[in-house]
Amino acid sequence: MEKRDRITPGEFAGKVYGTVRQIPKGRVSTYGQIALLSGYPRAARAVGNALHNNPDGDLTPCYRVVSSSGRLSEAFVFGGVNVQKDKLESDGIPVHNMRVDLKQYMWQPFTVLSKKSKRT
DNA sequence: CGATTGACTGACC
DNA sequence: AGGTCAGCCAATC
Repeated sequence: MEKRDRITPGEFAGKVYGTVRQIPKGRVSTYGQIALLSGYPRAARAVGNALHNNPDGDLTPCYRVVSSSGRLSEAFVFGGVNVQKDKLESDGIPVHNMRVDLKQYMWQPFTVLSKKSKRT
């Protein structure tokens, strides 16, 4: 672990990067989810800002991070949305019209599976 | 140190 | 279903 004692991009940002790196392949996450897992349930914006800070890039799969609607970012810095889309598809995540199926691909660290009895 | 912004989100119309 | 308003948080100017 490198000790970036002199440069601290913000403890928050560091956690964000770590969380983003924890996103398994073939899965995506939202800024809000990242913020929540990082310990900041309301810092979705700050997350976006942190990622826009252009992190380690290859080290931080920010392309797996999408908006709450599963939409890709338009202002993607490292190439453009098309690149992000290509990366997502490379992970096995089909992208349709700049969007992904969060219902299927949103990263869920907790086994959700709230099976409800079908009724009416 | 104060004000503004920004890759966001949820609510309201 | 899509567009607008307001709220939240950290980083930057």
